[in-house]
Amino acid sequence: MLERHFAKLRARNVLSPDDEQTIRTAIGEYREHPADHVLINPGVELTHSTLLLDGILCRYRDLRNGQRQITELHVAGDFADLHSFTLKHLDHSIMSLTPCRVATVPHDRLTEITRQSPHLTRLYWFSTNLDAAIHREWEISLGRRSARAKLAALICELFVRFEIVGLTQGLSYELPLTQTDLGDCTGLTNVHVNRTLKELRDSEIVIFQDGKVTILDWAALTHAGEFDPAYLYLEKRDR
Amino acid sequence: MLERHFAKLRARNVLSPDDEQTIRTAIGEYREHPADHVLINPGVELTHSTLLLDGILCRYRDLRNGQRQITELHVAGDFADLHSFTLKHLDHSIMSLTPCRVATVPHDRLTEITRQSPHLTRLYWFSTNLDAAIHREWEISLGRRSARAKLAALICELFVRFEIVGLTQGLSYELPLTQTDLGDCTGLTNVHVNRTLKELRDSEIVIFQDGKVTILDWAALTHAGEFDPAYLYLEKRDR
DNA sequence: CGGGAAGTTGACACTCCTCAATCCCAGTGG
DNA sequence: CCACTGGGATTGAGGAGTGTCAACTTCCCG
Repeated sequence: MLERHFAKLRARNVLSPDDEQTIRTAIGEYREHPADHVLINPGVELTHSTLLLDGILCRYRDLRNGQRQITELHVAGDFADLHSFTLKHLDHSIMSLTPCRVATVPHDRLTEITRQSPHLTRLYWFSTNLDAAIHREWEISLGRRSARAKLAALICELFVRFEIVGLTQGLSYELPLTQTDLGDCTGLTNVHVNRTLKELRDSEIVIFQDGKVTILDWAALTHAGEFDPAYLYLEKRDR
Repeated sequence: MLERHFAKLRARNVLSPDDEQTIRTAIGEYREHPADHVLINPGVELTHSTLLLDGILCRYRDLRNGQRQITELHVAGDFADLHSFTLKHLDHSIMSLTPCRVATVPHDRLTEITRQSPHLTRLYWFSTNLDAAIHREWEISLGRRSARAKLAALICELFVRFEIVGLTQGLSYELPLTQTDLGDCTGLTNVHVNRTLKELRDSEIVIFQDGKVTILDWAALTHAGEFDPAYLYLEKRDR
């Protein structure tokens, strides 16, 4: 069950059997959620964090005029709200975009980890810093990139993140999101996402269809999105 | 020297005299930098973090076409790159926008803190999570807000952050940035920043002039920027 | 006195949004 | 078996917001 989480950690950190065991015992319970289900609301006091085992979650906020901005997507193996451990409540919502399986981790046990395991503490600290790095990359997309580059960059990022946890098949992966979801990630309207995806498809760079991404030309895609995976910190080392 | 840093921490955490003493002894050396000086380049291995004592720093990245996106501004009392402790190198640059005084904190001593002081560890972990919350808020601005709302939100955020460390005078504060800098924060051009600031000035909401912000109508400003300080986590509690 | 950086303003272009119609397809119920 | 429904995708036409380019001003500083 936790294999994808371990895979994610191992891609960046040295993970000892002891660490793994500590993580296993930190798990509270397992839960399932349907698609489009709000797991966490802003401002609500939280006593556990949520580890995503399968499916796609997102962090988002709704605006006054009804618009929505997704600030991060979560794939299997990610903690969706490890930051709630120190924040105690969130400034955004978390919802499922597909059916999801999750595990909960009580904050008490995380506190225990900060007392007993400095190494694992730094490793989870790193993990929240990685979320921040993803936020920064999205700021760059949102602030300065064209619609085409925004979508290309997003598709590249997700390819790499899915690959780490073994969820790619060759140059393609399942991405059962709507075009509106993609627009909420990139600050675009669903209409413009549609046009831009068509353009990427017509240029034979990438196809997004039937909830599946198929990359036809990785070099062209990374170039279009000005994608450099450095911000994903894919170096396995002691943290 | 560290008073502003302590003020920032105390606004959100319970800080014991012991904690303060530990922080004091963690400081390496003090340095000064002129304006427009790059302190940290992406990819360079880092062995210490930088605590800003005075001035304004920013995290930013340059794009292929020469554009720049600033992903966060740092005010006195902030760690500019506490995240480099677990990341080891950064995915972005850090530069001074004004002359700055900083203190360095060797990563060795932070490692020591994770071994000896679980409480202080959580507190600094919180601090990087706060940076991430600011990143999220900027994503929302960059993705979904109008030029007017973006600038209003930024001005609100900085007012609150400066106030915490005692750098406001009534409803105004020093902000010696150029309109191009503000554009790099908000994803706008300097020309459009200029027009939008004029509009905010003409509506008698806020004046940005001669490196100084003067808020004329706080209610109108927060409304224009859809500003809710929840993401700044201004509750003093045990973390 | 000259030069450069920052601010200001105008004219025009372009990206992306808005609104609206149509299509497609899976699920549902008669 | 098939009409009906609803969500998502697609396409077109026109408009709004922001960018681009360029000129000019102001001010500081050497």
